[in-house]
Amino acid sequence: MSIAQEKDLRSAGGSEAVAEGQLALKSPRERILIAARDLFYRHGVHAVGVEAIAEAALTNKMTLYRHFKSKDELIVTYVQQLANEGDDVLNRILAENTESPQKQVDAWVGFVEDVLTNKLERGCALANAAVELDTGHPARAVIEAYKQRKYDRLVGLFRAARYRDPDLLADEVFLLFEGARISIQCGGKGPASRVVGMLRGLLSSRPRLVEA
Amino acid sequence: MSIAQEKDLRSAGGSEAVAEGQLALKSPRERILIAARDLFYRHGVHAVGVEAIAEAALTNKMTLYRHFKSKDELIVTYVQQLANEGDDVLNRILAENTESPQKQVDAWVGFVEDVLTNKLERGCALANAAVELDTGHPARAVIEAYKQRKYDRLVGLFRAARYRDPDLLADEVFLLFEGARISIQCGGKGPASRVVGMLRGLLSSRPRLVEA
DNA sequence: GTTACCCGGTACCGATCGGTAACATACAGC
DNA sequence: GCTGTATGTTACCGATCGGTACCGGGTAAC
Repeated sequence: MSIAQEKDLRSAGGSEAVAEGQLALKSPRERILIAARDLFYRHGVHAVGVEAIAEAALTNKMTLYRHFKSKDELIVTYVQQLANEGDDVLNRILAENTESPQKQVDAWVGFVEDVLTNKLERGCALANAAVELDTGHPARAVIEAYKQRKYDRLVGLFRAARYRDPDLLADEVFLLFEGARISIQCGGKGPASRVVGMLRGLLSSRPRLVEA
Repeated sequence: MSIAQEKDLRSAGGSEAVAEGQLALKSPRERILIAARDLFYRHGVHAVGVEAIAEAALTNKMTLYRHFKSKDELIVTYVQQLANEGDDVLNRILAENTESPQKQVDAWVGFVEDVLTNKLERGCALANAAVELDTGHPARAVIEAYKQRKYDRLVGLFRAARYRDPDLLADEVFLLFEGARISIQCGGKGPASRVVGMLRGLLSSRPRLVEA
């Protein structure tokens, strides 16, 4: 119930946040964002203090406040970074499978499988942050915009793959994915572990506008 | 970003946690649990201090600590209470629709609809708590047991309704429901608002062992 | 060399955190 | 009456919270 033991990355043992090698040669700002990302995700934005972040980043609180004018701004940057990387992942999946939209769909399902079988998975970091943040927090707008964007891109992908009712299909796929991620940390590993098979069955049995 | 304004239930305006009438004539322990439930759900277990809970319960910190030996124990009781009520709701739905398992299924979907259209919905309180709590927290075991129980009972319900592959169906329904609840607070209201229709379609089109 | 800038270290601020000691009050049972 | 129990009130504890002032050292530009 305390994270005091892992404040120092140089401490022995395998429980430190991120390998020290990842932090070397990087700017303080980058180190802070790496540390914040790890600690925020593992313990939640409210359970982690700025001092713990600074020490995990091998720096101190003053340097942190030179780059972020408040903890809330650091949270917004953390969330913004996650959203950007989420967009980038989808961009890469689409760019690497330009042969056909179906290939893109398959590649995306493979990505979903990777995410859900990751042993460190503790749910969607953005959804977790949204749970902890009050409705008025500026980071909420970033999260909501990202989720909306993700849903819209799923619809577009399914439309390109010529599925009938692409938005209904996107609804299902989107909710199944989100449900699986939140269920993982609620112990309901059973349902979540079978979601990839469900997605594949769903996507292969759905009617298309044209058949192969 | 502060909840200081609503510490006092007697303050004017409509933003107070629970109506004062609900608290009158109840024991301090009950009032504390009512207040904790409201504040924990609205702001998260880490964002609410024990003093705020005590004041919202029209009592004080000492009385709180006479009934709960720590904040963590209060959190466990809060979670336990939610789990018990979740069980009771399902019990009631089943007991009120003994004519046929299909009636029970329909009634459960109606309940899901009520939950998802509640304007105050901020996701599943148990899932939200799990997001905020570290893996070792005693409340986690309560949450995980409840979610497992809920899934198992869904399987049993679908089996009684003579669906083919009741556990696969329960997987889908469970994850869709969980996904919808978490998506509501991420702004993805679109997918969540259509999940009830999806559930009804899913449950009516699934193959049965016997047809009517 | 000097200037300017970035960073690390320390000490500190007021506020709040979870939790407790001590005392006063009210009310039950008998 | 008295006594015991439950509650309310106040003040307080050490620790930590988010955030800042100040100083000193390293380093690159010129």
